[in-house]
Amino acid sequence: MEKQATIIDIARTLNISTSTVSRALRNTFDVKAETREAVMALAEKLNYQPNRLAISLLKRQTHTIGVIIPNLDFVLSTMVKGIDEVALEAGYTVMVCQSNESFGRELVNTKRLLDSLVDGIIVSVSSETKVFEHIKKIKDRNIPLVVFDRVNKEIVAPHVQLDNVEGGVLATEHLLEQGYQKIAILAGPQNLDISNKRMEGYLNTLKKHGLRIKKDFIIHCDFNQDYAYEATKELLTMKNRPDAIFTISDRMAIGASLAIKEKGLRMPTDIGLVGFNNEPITKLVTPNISSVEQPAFEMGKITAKLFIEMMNSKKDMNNEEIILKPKLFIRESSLRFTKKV
Amino acid sequence: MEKQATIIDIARTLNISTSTVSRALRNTFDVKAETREAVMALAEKLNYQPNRLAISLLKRQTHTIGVIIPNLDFVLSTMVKGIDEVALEAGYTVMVCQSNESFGRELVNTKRLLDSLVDGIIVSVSSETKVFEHIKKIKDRNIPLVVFDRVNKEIVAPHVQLDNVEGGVLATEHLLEQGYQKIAILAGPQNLDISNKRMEGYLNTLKKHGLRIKKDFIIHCDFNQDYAYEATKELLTMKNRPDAIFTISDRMAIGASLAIKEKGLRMPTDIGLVGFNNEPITKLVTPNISSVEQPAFEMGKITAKLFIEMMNSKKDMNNEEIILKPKLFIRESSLRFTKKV
DNA sequence: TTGTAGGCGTTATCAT
DNA sequence: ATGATAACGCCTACAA
Repeated sequence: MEKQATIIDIARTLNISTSTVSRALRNTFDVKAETREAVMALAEKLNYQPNRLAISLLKRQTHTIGVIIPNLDFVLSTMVKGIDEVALEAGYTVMVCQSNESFGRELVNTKRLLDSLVDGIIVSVSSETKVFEHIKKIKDRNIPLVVFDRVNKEIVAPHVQLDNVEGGVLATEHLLEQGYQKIAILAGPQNLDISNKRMEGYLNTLKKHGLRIKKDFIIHCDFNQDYAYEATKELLTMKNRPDAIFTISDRMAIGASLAIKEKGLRMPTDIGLVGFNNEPITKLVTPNISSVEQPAFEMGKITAKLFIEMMNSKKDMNNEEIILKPKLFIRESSLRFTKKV
Repeated sequence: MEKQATIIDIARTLNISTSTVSRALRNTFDVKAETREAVMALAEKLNYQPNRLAISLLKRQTHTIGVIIPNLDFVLSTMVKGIDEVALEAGYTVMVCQSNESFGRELVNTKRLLDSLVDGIIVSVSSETKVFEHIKKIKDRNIPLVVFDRVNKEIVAPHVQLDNVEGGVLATEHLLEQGYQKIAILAGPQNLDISNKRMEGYLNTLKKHGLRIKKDFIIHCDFNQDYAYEATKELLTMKNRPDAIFTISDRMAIGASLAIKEKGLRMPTDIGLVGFNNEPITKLVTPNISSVEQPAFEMGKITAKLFIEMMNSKKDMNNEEIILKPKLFIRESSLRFTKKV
């Protein structure tokens, strides 16, 4: 309705100076009790709300954190929820920007957030992102930065991430244990650290067991159900087809699963399948899909905590690296034998 | 690194006044070409970025839109994507707050956004929200408001929503057409407009066909897979159990589907099922679940467009009401007979 | 305990 | 074509 009341209004009405009002409002010690009460009462009555812009301009901080993420899928929106929770509690407002897995959008978003004078930025890079000049710009402006989930070692900043290698190991060891010998992997985009790490776990495990690594069994494709579907169809037409597939996301696992069923193969008998993320959907499709879980909510919270610690301590934490452990959930798609204890 | 360059820095270096710099930067007509070039060059060199806080403080607008939503599920995150797209193009930044279906959180978020001096707010209420004082506060502050998706007629503001009655009709007509006679409904929370409207469509259709409405077949429960599962189990133990279930969300449909399968009943033979939202998961479970689609992305875009129109025109649009049409996708869970043309 | 004055970065108005 | 000044709303030395 009418313009918001300001400190000046209160001062004028009470015939005192704005500084006194300001002090009273903030409960400074050096203000007479009755003055303070009068100010408080009037402030209440006028529904006074401090103008954050004015304060931000003065203090040079907005109490806003920018978050850049590639999309709002199950895992990331869970992470955002975690970030939001901690940030809110610490008095920060979160500004979420989706890049839609587009490098261009990521640039725009970075610029937007920088323009908005956020106090800091938390980022998980898009699958298209191969260069990091825009991220450097954040550092150049001396704006606190934390990288999470989709990290990249070229980025000089504290990292919070999953032990993706371990995730790859868990999945692969499990498949081997179940007697699968020819394990293919649908890895994500090549430039993505999470792809490479998960694949590293896969490769390490094969090597450890003295198994030959077949180039044909390693397929890079987007985090996308359709691509995974096509890639799997391809895999299954090979003369010497894989007897198990590890996909580094559940959406890809779904695509793979569709292709497998279409081909008339049964899981886990004819072929094993393990996904990644442990999304709810893995429990709903038939057969259920085994999947490597990452503690997304926890990861969001930890990221925000680290971020806030960095804001407060002002110390260099660029070498900080928090690594969370994944956990394998075994379901029908890969369980041939009841697990030996 | 160092402090951001300001107009004052440029002015001092060039030995001209800040007003001239300001004008040059904004391409006003009344500045000498060479002055402007000098300013531009220096601005470029210093990587000058206007301080949005200062401008916002002066102009009393932040170019930020607050969006309050109950969660980030498939439908809502798609809508947010639509809002974001249009808003970005119009020069607005979007601040998304999730209430987690909690009324308390919704209050906090509203306050946060108001404090952040957003230029306007777009809201979809939580399932707990029964009173709308906080929404009125937005109006009292004279801040443009648009309500979308989960609307409520108590809120005086332009509405963008689905024709939820029609959605209920589509689902129910289809089930009847497939020969189901005893149709139950898992409706959502009672205070939610979308629940009531979808149920209204269901009721209207039954009446239209002269069918008796059984109270026992109308179940209100949260938008939640587990509740739906329990409710369905309950329904199926009735002596005269329903032969079809219409759930007003897909997550509920999933829950129902699990209960149905557990009971050893087959879809669509023994029992029919139709969900709502047309989430990807409906195509992935077995059997596929029929579902009523709402054009979520479109709805987000339209909401943002309406919002921006309102911002620009400054006219009263409180009676504006945009209603989008749903579309039924028929799948295995309810298709007994091939559809007659 | 309170007031004065200057400043945060920018724009708009009025002079020059 | 350019400059001086006030203003947006608040805070903080410093002075009283």
